[in-house]
Amino acid sequence: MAYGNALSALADPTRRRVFERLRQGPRPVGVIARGMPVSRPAVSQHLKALKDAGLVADRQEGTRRVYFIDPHGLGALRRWLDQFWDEALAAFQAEVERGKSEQKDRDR
Amino acid sequence: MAYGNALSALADPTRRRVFERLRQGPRPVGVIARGMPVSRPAVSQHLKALKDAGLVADRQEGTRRVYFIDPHGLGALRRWLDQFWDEALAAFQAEVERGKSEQKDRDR
DNA sequence: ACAAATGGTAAGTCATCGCTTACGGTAAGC
DNA sequence: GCTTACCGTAAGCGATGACTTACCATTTGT
Repeated sequence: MAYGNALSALADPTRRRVFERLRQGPRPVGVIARGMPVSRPAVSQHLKALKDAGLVADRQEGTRRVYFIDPHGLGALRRWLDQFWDEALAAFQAEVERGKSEQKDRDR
Repeated sequence: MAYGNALSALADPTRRRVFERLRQGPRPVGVIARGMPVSRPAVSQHLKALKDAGLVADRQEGTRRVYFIDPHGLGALRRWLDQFWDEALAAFQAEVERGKSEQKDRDR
């Protein structure tokens, strides 16, 4: 249930914004925090949560710490979602058909 | 940002369990609640949250209310994730290459 | 008409979580 | 070596959220 951690990590809007910031490439903490509505320590805490969920990884670079997206967490989430998707779509189609036949029943 | 609602809705483990229960097909509230570690009103509240996120829909059937998975919410989430995935993977590969060249630097 | 079944909603409680300020620790520059 | 830059962590606070019990509305069956 690795996807569970990823889901709860991405649930928070600010944390998601931190995560989406890394889409443009690796960034040190200070740069990520700049332009954010919260303080730098808050961003650090978000990055820790994202890292625990396997969504980001980091490397040391002198005095700064560069974060980047780790596909492991996203991959687990994607697999779960894809697996879900087919069943969900089929079940929904069946539900739509059920609705149509009920409509016909009213016409009789 | 419809995917945001879906993410926060699926973040809670109990709510996710409710959602995954509907994978096997449409179910009335009472049936969903049976075997759950929480009370029936709690399940009702979870279903409301899932509905607001576009993840489930419901139909009236006599005195009971049958819930089933609505692909709208999952679809939005999937699109966002797929879009993210390609960029993330490419960026990570670049990061791996960067690490390798650094390893070479140490060999020199 | 009345009783039973089903489930949505209100109010209140308790834990969790996101944020801030304050502090400590490490690496680079003079 | 001393200062400066950068960042993680601790402590404390306020808000959000998940749960329970109690209650009410609607539909079915007798």
